[in-house]
Amino acid sequence: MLTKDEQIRCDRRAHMFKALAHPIRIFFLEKLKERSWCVCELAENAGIPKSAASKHLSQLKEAGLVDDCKNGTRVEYSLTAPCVLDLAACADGTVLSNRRKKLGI
Amino acid sequence: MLTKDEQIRCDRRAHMFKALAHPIRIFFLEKLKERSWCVCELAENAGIPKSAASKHLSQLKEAGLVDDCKNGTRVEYSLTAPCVLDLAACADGTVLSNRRKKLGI
DNA sequence: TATAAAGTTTCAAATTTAAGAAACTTTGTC
DNA sequence: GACAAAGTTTCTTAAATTTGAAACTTTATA
Repeated sequence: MLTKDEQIRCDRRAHMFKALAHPIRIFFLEKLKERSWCVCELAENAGIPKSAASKHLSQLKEAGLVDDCKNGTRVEYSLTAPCVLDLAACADGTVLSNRRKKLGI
Repeated sequence: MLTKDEQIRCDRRAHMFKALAHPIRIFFLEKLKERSWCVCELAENAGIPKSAASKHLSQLKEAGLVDDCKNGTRVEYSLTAPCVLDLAACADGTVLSNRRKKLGI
């Protein structure tokens, strides 16, 4: 059976991955790799209302993946863990090549 | 706006992270880092019914993170992308230390 | 002060996901 | 053939997510 520590660690990691489990949030993180952006810019780039963008960003913030900084009426979001995206690229590559190998492509 | 390619890439990555976004599935992947296990062993270790374990494993398989191999009445699952878990550990560490820094712990 | 811009929060509706139980397959053994 | 073990699938219910619209804050400016 799982120990208490194992359970806590699995919960924490699953929680982090849940924050990453949405295309819009992946897109935001990739944009934030370039530089900081405010909510309205990200919303426009993604083609979604700013209320939705705000909610996605607050999920990323809650997970510790981004940080925010007020600047006038704007709120600038920035990446706190760039390695997470390198992870995404690497994992994506590995998984993709596995699937291709399997499908014989 | 997002290009079609960006959209596809974001969808694919989000899909992979969705497969990782459950504590049981993280636990299974960590167990599979040791060696292959069959469904009933994983189910028992996690303390869940085998039908649930089977469903979680098929999600991991569909995402290309594990592979299966029939052996008598058993189905052995194995890890296809061990790097995903190393990266999980790394990201987890980074995010954790960010949050600690922020909370001043 | 009045107005506009940027963000957040709230609300209800729609969609997705997870869970357990039961039925069903397949494989191996008596 | 009968039976048991291991897995998968199906079904229903419960819970969590996502969505857009609208209301509401806060800050800057005419």
